Amino acid sequence: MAHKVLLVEDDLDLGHLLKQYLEINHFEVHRVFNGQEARAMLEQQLYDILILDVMMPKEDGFTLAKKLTLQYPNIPFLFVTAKKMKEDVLKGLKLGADDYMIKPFDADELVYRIHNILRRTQRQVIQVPEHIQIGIFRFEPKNLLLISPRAQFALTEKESQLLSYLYQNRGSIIKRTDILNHLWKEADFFNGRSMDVFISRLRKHLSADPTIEIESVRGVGFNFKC
Amino acid sequence: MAHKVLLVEDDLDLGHLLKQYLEINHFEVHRVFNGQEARAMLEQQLYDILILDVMMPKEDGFTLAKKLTLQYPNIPFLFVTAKKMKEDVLKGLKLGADDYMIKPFDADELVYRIHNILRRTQRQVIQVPEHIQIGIFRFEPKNLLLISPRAQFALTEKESQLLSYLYQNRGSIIKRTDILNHLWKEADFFNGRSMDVFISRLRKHLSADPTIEIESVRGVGFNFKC
DNA sequence: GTCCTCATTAACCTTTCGTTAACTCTTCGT
DNA sequence: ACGAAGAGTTAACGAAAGGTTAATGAGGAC
Repeated sequence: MAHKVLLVEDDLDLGHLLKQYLEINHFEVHRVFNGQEARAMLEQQLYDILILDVMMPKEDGFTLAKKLTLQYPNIPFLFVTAKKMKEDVLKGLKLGADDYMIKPFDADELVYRIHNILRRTQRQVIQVPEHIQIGIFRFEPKNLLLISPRAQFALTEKESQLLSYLYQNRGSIIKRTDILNHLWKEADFFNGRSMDVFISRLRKHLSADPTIEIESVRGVGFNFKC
Repeated sequence: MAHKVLLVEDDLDLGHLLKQYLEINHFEVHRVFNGQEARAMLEQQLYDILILDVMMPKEDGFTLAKKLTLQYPNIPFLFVTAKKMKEDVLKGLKLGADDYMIKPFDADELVYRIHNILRRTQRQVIQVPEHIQIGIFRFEPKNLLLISPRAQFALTEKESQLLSYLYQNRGSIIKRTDILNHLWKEADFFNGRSMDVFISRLRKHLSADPTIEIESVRGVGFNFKC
């Protein structure tokens, strides 16, 4: 289940952007515009983390955080600020902020920081498995799974490695020797034949989506079109 | 009692300065110069937090952190770097770094960040669950008990640790080497066989609930489905 | 000392999957 | 059009991984 984030941000654009980005990253985001609304939301349900803008018209983030932590001492929180002032950062940290982001900031960094805070805070990290969408399939390299709407295949490790490699180099010609050197460490005749068997197996797996093709380029290698 | 900090920093001046500053702020600081020394210290005693320089001659901080977190998954760590590169920061956070300081940095800020990390970490300690529901079983890690409606097994310490680890990582593939590094501290052949024996025993214990499965993934590890 | 407990090692068996083999189809140079 | 070589496909093989049970032995309790 997704982690719940309460985002307190008065800036319309940034707030919207943040919400969207966090949602892409599988967080459930509720967005409010000021401290009063934040309190109302917190009363209704539990959140996993609180993201606060420091600069807000009615009540600044610090004051709000101070009050909220009195009532909800265990909720992790993180400040976002436009000001690049040392005093502000220190003030936030002094209040016990779990972290601090200075605008303009990198959205990926924010996501990682949230994850790390939650990992420390909650016992169980429910990690969204890394996945790649290939046509109608969802490919989870770490779990060796190729999932289509109808069925689910368990790939072997080597099948998975090969599919990953093809995917990483999709859309252009991949040399046979490159695949062999990369996955077999030696590009001799027998390994080449072995690879052909794997290609054949992958093609069978992927045949459920006719838009996907592992096109072979005679004498050179393959072109993974997806 | 003072919190124990293990500082891994090869730079003589910065290392000395940091140590002094942290000691002024009532931390107990042990300072080492490379990964090997760090490992030796960690084996001897528990630390509350690890501070790592990213740039070190023999082994960089990232590689070291990756290895150490396998063996000591709960220790909070924080990177220090001179490089002001976004990639570095992201790399560190991806590894699960609790925080990141960019040189030159403010020493007060570092102290606050350490305090906040510790506050977060200790919060977690309180949350160690007394019992976990796994299918029809109630698992009490502390009491080494696995209780089903019909019977009650007394697990050994290691069985319990393994079950905890599997449970914490349930639902996706857990690498053999990760389990071994975590519970056996060494991933050699014999420990691997030993682990297989434990897996077998856990399977026998858990067989009363057919919805639970420790699926093995050849060449990779296990997937605990429950 | 003797008796337990429990992790490890050994021994034996089963299963898996990368490789090899065998046969076919396709491509391309002559 | 023919032959050779590359590639596709399927089946079979066998080494290595893993499952299971029993034996071993180290360490603690009494």
